[in-house]
Amino acid sequence: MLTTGPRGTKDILPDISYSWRYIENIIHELCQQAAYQEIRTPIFEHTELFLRGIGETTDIVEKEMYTFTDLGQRSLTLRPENTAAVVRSYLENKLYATLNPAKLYYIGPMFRYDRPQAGRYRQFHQFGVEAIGAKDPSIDAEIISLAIQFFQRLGLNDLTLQINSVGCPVCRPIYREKLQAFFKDKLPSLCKDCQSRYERNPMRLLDCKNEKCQELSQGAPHIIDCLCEECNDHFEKLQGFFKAANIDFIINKRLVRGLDYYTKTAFEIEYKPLGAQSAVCGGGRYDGLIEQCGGQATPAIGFAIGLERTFLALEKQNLLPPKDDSIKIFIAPIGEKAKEVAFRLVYELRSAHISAETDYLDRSIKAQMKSANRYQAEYVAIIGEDELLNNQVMLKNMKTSEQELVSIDDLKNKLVDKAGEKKND
RNA sequence: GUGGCUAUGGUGAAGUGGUCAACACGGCGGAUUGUGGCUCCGUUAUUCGAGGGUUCGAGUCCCUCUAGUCACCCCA
Repeated sequence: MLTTGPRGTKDILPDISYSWRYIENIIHELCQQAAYQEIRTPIFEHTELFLRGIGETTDIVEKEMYTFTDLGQRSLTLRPENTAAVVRSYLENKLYATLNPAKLYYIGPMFRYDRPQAGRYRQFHQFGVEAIGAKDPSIDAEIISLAIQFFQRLGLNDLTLQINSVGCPVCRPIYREKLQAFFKDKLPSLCKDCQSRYERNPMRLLDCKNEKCQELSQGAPHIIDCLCEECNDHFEKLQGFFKAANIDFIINKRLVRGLDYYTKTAFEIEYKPLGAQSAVCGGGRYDGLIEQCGGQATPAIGFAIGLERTFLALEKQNLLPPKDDSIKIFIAPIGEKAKEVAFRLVYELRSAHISAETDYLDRSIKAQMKSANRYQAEYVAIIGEDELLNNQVMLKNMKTSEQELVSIDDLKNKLVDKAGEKKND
């Protein structure tokens, strides 16, 4: 127990943490270029926020939240997603006063009590983007294109963009009734899950993977054919933007989202080779959420990308950049006295922003050379008795094996010069 | 939450109930005096996910638990 992390969590070890930085850098750069600003909210919030924001009957809220009571008897919850929290912050800090639309993004851990499986963890990371304050389909198009550009920059191909519209408070209730009417007499033949969906969220009946249900749902009305004029117009215009920019998409009439707050545009980006957990990005418009959270009615849209899943896809396609830990110089002291000099040198070199490492295990010179090699050090500076006496080091170029005696005081400059010489070549 | 499969050292793994738990990689040490990458040599699991049981004897059979994995579900 003491030596095992909690179920569904994963350590990000040194052999992979550099790739996280790689992805994070791409995110920051992309968002900056698209005029999105980073927001960092707490990883826990009042439970109430998620109950109201995500929807009390959603799976996430019903059985996947890490909820606890703090010492002040507050019910808090580790965020299972971040849209509700961003909206909360938007309202609390009155961001509408300075940013309009507020274009925000975040990267961070989310928590859901789910059965772990490939691409599904209890603590996982999302990169998400939210644009609050604009209702025009052009911002829908921008948001979605941003997700696509993110994957493009990583070099990922074979992704499919699926879009749909889930309607609004005007057209959805009407559609819902139609749908229930359609399934009414089929109800006893549906699977158990679908029977409960019938009342709670009939739209989900359409994306059940059960064969029988699929069969029975043939011919069911699709929301997309029942949209009100406004929603229909929105959806048409969105497609127009994609066509104008040559962005491929598929209309998936059965696509619905699992969180209650979605309206109009819903979309998903899928990377099929991932298996059961193939959705790498999901998002949509949530025009009702801000009001639901106590603000003025404000339109908004956003998405979240699962970073662990993105990693799986990158690994599958061999797109992770090679790791580079190489250091400039390894200082190899021989003997106690030399260790002090080595320490001083390492300290000074690092102060000059030169990467330097030394030995801490009193290893033989031979072993130190080996370890310098493993660090892919460009140089090794050996400090033995003779060098010590003359205030010098034996500087060895690990590539050419050339050696020369260099005064300790000149070492720093020497390394800088050498870097310069290289550039001139 | 449900079902299937799996579980041996730092890693990849062999091991059909019975001598010291193969082998490979990695790590460490060495191949004469203070020098790496190649090669060679030595060394590296009182122990087989945890706990019970069957047996004269279990890594090998049974049960429980835990974890991983795949599918359902859900979603990113």
